[in-house]
Amino acid sequence: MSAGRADTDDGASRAFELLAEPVRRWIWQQGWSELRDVQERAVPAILGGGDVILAARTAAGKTEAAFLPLLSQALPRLDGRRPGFCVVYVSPLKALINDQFRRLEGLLEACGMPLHRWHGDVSADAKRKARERPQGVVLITPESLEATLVRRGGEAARLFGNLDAVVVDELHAFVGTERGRQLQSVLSRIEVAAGRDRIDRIGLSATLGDMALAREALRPGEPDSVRLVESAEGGADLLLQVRGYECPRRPEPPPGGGGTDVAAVGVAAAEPVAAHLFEVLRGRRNLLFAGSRQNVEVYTDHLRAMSEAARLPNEFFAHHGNLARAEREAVEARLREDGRPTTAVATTTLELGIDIGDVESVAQIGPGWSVSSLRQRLGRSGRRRGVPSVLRIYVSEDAFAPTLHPADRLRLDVVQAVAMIGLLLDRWCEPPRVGGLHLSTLVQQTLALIAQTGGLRPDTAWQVLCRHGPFRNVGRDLFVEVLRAVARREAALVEMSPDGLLMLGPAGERLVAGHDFYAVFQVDEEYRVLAEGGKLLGTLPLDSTLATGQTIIFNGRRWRVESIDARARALLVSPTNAALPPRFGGGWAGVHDRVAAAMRDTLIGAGVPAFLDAGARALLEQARHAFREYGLAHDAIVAVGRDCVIFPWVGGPKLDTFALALLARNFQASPVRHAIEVRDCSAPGLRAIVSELARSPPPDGEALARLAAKPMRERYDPYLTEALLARVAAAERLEAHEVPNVARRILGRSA
DNA sequence: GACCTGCTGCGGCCTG
Repeated sequence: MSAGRADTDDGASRAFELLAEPVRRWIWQQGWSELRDVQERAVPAILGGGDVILAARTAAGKTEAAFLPLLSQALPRLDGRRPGFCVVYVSPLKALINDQFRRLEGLLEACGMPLHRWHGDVSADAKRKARERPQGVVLITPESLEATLVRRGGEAARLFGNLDAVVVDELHAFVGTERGRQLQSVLSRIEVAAGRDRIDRIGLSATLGDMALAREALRPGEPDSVRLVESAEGGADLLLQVRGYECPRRPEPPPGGGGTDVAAVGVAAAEPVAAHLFEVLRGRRNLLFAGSRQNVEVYTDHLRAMSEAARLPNEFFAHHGNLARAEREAVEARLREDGRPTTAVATTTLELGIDIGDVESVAQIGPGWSVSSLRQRLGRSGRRRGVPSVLRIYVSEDAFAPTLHPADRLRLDVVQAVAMIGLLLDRWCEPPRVGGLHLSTLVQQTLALIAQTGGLRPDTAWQVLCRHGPFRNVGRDLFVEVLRAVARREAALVEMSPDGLLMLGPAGERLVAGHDFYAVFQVDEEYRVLAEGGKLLGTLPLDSTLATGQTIIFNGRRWRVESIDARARALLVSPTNAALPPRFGGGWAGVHDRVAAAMRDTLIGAGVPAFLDAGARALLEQARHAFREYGLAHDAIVAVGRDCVIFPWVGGPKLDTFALALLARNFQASPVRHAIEVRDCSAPGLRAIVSELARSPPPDGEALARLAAKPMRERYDPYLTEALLARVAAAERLEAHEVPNVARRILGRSA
């Protein structure tokens, strides 16, 4: 079954021979006839010591691949061992810790070693017992590790001084994120506190797009020391289909406001899709990724009503982040243990490795957000040998009309789905965006380190966090600037003691004492959107790049952003007229450059993929027709009345940056899906400026960043200065150096 | 035109 097995001449597994006796006995008891591929190869790699990444598809047995050798290593030293855990396993999800606890219980028992669960839902009593007699394996979240260091910094050496290894599950979920940076820092602080040069790290993942980045994430600064065990096993056949639907145009909102009932329109558009879903999913075990919480509710309700109408027991259940934990766990348990047909209708909640067993098919509404999420979703089906993975993507576009927005006439959802599947089949997925400064998390880590140690010299803090820790792109000068910012009277997070030690200031004391200090990621931050006279229109997520002068679409109408109060988190807007028809939404996270390029190739090409149904084929044909009609192969600028739309076919950050560069030249430019809208300008005038941008040196990224709102997007950003926030934004979210190249791309098609 | 993740210590009350 397993390709690439490292068998010895007599057929016995070499890896098996390397394992300790109790571990081998446990394997026999499981009735396993052989080790899986990733296990066979992980055993010698891990027993050899050092850092290792285990990359293998979901359900390939990665957890055992890490623990069989780690426990074998720990067993002989069990007698007379000093206190301290042998292995710390870190997971991004509490639910995953609970799954792994169930899975590892028997193995640990067979080895006569304790297994501890440690997260916010575990009783304080169980955690106290684990702390008092630290032995065996502990399954923990990054936040609980942080809390242990902050509250009991003095015990770190006793708890973690004898660790053989740290296992990081779902490594990809941490790469490039604030939370990942925190975990890197916590692991490095543990090494320092334990007086250990390094403690081996084992990273587990199914979806790593770029192994060089994954290595750097596991051991910052020393990626070459991380060995890679990539499993050859897996790769079920894939049956896939993109289904296209044309839906009646959304009604225009009545003049004078009031808005449209978006949910009702959504329900109407969902009907033909729901009918097909009901037909193919009923009676089986499936996952349906609906894209948004509202869509999850709409589709679950539809499918449930259809079951009732057909006098069948309901088998469709919702699963998203706003549902109570017990409701979600009931759906997971039904998928995992219950033989009855079940479809979970979910957001991204079921993408990570929570154990729900194998499903027969995966369906998705819309093209989704990324190729890596597509790959993650696909890994949920086709796990049994000889059974293919089944994926259906449903895409709805507005019914054709000559007045449609150019972006709608280009049928971008269908085109994006086709482009993404092409990249998926090429085995590509988005690398994480790394290289961020993560100053928000640096603020939190500085406070945590002060609390853990009781105070330290600024240079020691820099050595621990930056020079030898994960904030390697923060030099001494920048660290001093951050310290000055958080020591300001209005921040008061830190202060200097008379003997030159960094101490917590009054506000810092309060923050560290708070229950919500341990998590570094931002939650539920939104702008209030205010019209003239202070009338509240609603709220808008903070993660859309907005600048004064740009146009947003809200409550079915277009608005000009008049002013932005980042600290009060408020947008002041006024109604604006537009030649372009209104479309809902405004925020657009953007795709990767390579997806945008693949979309352009799809529009230029003539081939029709076999996985398109008749509806999707028709939509692709319309899209290619519109692409030719606009002359987009030669000219990236389309004039619409008094406005223009630019299609540069670049990813989100370049699109945002280029819109800001135009805004800096007094154009009213706003990024929209895959395009930039520019109000009140002529195509020749716009072309002249783009050509100037192509000839000029790149604009200053920090100056562009200052034009955009939302500098306060991360948790500790409010304590930083405007200058530091612009530096973070320029480094993490903009690509100013690419502006001349993007301009040339636009003009290249004008030539 | 998204979505998701996480959390201590202590005082006071109740039950066996």
